[in-house]
Amino acid sequence: MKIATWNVNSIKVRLDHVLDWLNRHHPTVLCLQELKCEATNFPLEAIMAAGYHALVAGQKAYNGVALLSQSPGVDPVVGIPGFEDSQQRVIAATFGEVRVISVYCPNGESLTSEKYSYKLRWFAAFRDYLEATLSRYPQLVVAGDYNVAPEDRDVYDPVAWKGEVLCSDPERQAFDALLALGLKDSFRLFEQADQTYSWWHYRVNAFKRNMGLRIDHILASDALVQSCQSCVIDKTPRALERPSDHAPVFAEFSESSSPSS
DNA sequence: ATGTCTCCTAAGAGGAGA
Repeated sequence: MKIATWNVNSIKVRLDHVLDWLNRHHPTVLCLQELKCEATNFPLEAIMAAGYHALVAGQKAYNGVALLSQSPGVDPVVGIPGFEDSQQRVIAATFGEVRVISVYCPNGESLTSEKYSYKLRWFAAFRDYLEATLSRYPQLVVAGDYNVAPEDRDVYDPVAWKGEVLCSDPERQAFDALLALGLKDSFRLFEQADQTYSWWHYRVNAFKRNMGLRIDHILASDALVQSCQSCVIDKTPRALERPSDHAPVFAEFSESSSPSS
């Protein structure tokens, strides 16, 4: 089972990149973020023609998440139940034995912004949602754009970024609080090259200079960790014409060792 | 290095968001 995540920064603009990537890598589930379109405008026919089902939570212009999958998802849930939010950031469904959540965490803008306090409130609600989800679905994967670089080694210039949004202590603590529920950052289960990032600013030639941050993550519950075979960031699509500012991340899980039933 | 990309409104460029 291969589970991937990709912030596409507009599914309309990035459709060809996504179709090409599906065709190349055949993920079991691809979690998308920043669709930037309403569900009715989602390019469902093209996705289905590529052999994928889609569950979509969209809105006009901003945010928006989806789950693309080879088999239809079961028991979909949109948003964080009990947390009023007009922004479409979360969608969950079950694939086989595994619950998968596609998530687009708030950016926060800056430490003094109202968006930053919203980000921290949102993370607290998301933590509670994951706690409840884990008790019902021990085999859980939470994949998406977290807008948090968890450690200094996830930042190209940690001195310059110290305390800045995406790297501040409260954000890192909010991220660590998710891990404390019994989730692991699958990327760190394996040896990785230094200075591997998932996001590079569009400006200043940041990608070519590898001025990046690792803010896109695939968290796996403790019940799934032993079956995780790999976690890789694919920088290839970031080098294409008209790229998203994010690269896809994907993790592979073996099917065998599920202790269910 | 107020730089880049994508969306919106609204009929031009400018603002929001990232």
